[in-house]
Amino acid sequence: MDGLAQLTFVVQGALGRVAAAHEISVVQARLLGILRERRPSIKDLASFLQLDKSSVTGLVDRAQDRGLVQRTPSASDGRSVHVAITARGRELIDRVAAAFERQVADLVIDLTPAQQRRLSVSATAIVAADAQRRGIDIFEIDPAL
Amino acid sequence: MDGLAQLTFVVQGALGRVAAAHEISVVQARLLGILRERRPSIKDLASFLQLDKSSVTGLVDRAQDRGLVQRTPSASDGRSVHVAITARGRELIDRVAAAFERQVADLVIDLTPAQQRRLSVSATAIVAADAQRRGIDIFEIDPAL
DNA sequence: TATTGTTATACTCTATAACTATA
DNA sequence: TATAGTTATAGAGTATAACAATA
Repeated sequence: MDGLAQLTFVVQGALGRVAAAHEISVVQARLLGILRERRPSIKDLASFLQLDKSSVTGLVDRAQDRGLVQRTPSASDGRSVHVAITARGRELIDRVAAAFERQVADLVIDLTPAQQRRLSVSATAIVAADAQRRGIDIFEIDPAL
Repeated sequence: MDGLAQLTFVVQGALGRVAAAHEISVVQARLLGILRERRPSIKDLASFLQLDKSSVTGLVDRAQDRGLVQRTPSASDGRSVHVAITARGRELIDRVAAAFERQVADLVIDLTPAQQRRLSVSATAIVAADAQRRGIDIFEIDPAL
């Protein structure tokens, strides 16, 4: 199963090149990807990304400085903020995601369609099982959204 | 194929936790993994890791400071050095690799043995095709080794 | 002249600890 | 008291540009 580790470096490399071509980091791209459909708190993000909350503060700071995300105070908890993607952030992540799709297609081009399908299914199953195991139920969309 | 990106985050997360438990970073672990069977130059490493040579200098510096690797001058080229793993480095990467194996086994535990096998085969095929495409023929073992 | 490696510098990402404000 | 978030600080990782030594 060492091939799996190597594969993650290859895919992360592809992700890194795509992100760099759009002048963002892989982590920033991941953040924007999460925010496409959610408006999580800093704490939610820390749990989802498995990072310390102070790391998330910095991550969101830099994205906010570039106009990619916005903080809005929580209506129900005065201590909390919700992080939302901006129109500009959404436009950027859409372009990055499309470019990444093309890169991944190139990466798996030598596999048969059936192999590609099985790979996708297995990948999704592993991710879902892992999320369940660590209790990171892909958090709910904010009802206020 | 977005599942593939998610999968890389999950696997990299597992790698990160294993590495952290042994007090090294994922990149340092990757470096040591490469050096298990090779004695590359800084340039070779930069090409293999797809990093700038100055980044590799720093990477090797930190590993050397911890006694995990050693630089030795090249016999054939006065400008070049070869990076070799030390006994201590080898002992460390052996433990990390074993722990990582166990983590990956846990990750794929819900897949059938056949699915696991196909995943491994596909992963290896993608890695090999990518390496060939970018001309990174997993460089030769140093004849002087 | 070109290549190999290092150094200087700057930025991102990350964690720990201490802090503020709110619950 | 406990929790959400920020700030201060430190260290790893990365790149660019300039440099020294060798080819």
